[in-house]
Amino acid sequence: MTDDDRVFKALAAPSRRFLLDLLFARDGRTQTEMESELEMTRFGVAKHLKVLEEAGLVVVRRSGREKLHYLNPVPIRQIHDRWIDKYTEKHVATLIDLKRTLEEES
Amino acid sequence: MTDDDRVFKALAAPSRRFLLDLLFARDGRTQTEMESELEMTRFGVAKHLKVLEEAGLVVVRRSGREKLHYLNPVPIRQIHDRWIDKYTEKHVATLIDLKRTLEEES
DNA sequence: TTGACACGTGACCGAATGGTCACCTAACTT
DNA sequence: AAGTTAGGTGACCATTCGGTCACGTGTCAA
Repeated sequence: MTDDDRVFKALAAPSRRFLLDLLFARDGRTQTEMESELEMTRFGVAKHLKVLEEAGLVVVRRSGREKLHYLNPVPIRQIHDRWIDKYTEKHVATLIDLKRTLEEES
Repeated sequence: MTDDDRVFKALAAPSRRFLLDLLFARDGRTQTEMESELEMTRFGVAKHLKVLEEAGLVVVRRSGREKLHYLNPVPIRQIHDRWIDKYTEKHVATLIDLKRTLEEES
């Protein structure tokens, strides 16, 4: 399994994306803290966090018996750079801002 | 199935990422043209292109009996924006440039 | 109009995936 | 020391997924 395969496979599950959302909102959470946010047993959460960690999307820091989780934005940015070049980036960013503005007005 | 689920599922398969790579290198290809680049029957390629199209990652234009495929960068950018805020973006971009520079020197 | 060509559909199969559970280790608390 | 808390492991099962195949539709060229 290649590195990028691990990243994309990790992102393929809604539960794992939700975990990333949680960490994006606030970093440094423990597994137990995140368990309460998912409708799933702790085993499921543990499994998902392991997949995210092995993909490098989440990095961990041990503190006693706790394991603190942090979001790593680097792989996400690399996905972006794979299919969006510098030139296109400007146009797309503008387009999305415009779309957001229109949606807010309606 | 939600929109974003379709996008991430579409990106989860290596064959489909390869198809996006082909379209990133050069847009407007037909299905038949791309078949020769994959070690797979045309049915597989057709199926993958359909998944990419339904995810909005690829948009098509019909021309007679041919179907021309174009890469749509918008969903990719939205992935980026979901987990990378404006502030972090600068740091990450710098970090990746630095990493690339170091790898080129070695 | 006949045949070749580009593409679509639905069924099918082996492999991988999401989630659960029984059981386990390590660290903190009192 | 004993109980509690945070987390890890390997087996298991239902479902999904990647890829193939037989067959069908519409378009172009001679």
